[in-house]
Amino acid sequence: MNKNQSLPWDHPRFRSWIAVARACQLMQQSLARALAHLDLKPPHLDILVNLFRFEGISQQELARKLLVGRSNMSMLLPQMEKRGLIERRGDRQDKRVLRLYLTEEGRRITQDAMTIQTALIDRMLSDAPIEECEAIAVHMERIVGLLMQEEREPQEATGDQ
Amino acid sequence: MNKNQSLPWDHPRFRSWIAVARACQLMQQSLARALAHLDLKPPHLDILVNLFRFEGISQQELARKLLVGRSNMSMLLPQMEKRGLIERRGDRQDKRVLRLYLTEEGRRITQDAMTIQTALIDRMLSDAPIEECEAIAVHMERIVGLLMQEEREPQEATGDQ
DNA sequence: CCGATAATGTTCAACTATGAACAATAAAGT
DNA sequence: ACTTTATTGTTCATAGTTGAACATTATCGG
Repeated sequence: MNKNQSLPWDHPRFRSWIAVARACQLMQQSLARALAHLDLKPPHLDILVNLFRFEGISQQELARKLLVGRSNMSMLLPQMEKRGLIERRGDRQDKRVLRLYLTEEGRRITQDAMTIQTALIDRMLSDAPIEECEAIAVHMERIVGLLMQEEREPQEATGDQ
Repeated sequence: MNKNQSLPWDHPRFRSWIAVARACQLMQQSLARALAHLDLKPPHLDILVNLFRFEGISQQELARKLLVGRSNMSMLLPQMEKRGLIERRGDRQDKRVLRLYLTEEGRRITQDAMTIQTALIDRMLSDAPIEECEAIAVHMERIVGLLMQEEREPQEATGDQ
């Protein structure tokens, strides 16, 4: 059970993932600073980007895409609506759902923010060849797929005794 | 300033990074579930792993390694000490610092938890060849280096007007 | 030696995110 | 038609994280 001798840091995949996690954490912090002058935080940007891409989505669908609880959306979205970045219109087919749209102001700010985010990412990955980036993307998307599938099925296959 | 036509999702590095961020988020959640039966959460594990590796470190050094504020350590560490996982002894050369050590119990739990974490990482990266993992690690560690350096120097080079 | 500056750890108020409980609506089963 | 079950969004209590202010101790400059 405990392979006492082989410490994790000698394990290439472990080291690799720790580096990934640390890079993510720092990118988040750096993005937060870069976005501060727009009075946006990373969660807001995530919302805006998804609305930019998938206009008319519902709050629930948005929460699923962002991997957060829907109560989170219920907190953030009304405040972004008051700020004039987004608009929430009730679906008339299904009176439960609220469909989300960017305002013109929201679209402008989103583009500014995406420019900043893209510049940051670009700068950080500048020495990674495109094909290597794509390879990384493939691995990560596979992980996302696996974990989202496991989330639905309660069977854990790890060392869970 | 706004290259309006090229949307970010056509940008390979952007797509790549989004995938990395999502994978990280899901890994965190999955790790939290896998660790639940030890009554540990990812932040606790991060602390334990670092103490396992760097015994006798101070709270401040630990906070730096974990990329969190030291107030965070001041919240978590006393509670872990009460639980008997760690021990805090004052440095007698410098009466300000508290040096951190694992107890025997803490060491055992840490090993159990690391086994779980390693298994999860391994399973997720199972189809990534070792050399590819190492390549990823190199990129990510470079990013960490760049961002930690920028954190110290207030000069931002991005689209920050 | 002494005053200024810096570093460590703690406390506290503010903010964020979460899951459970709930009301309203829809869909399914009978 | 009607009861049951599921889904959407909201509210609320809880927990986690942060930065600022603070006390204590070190370090540096004179």
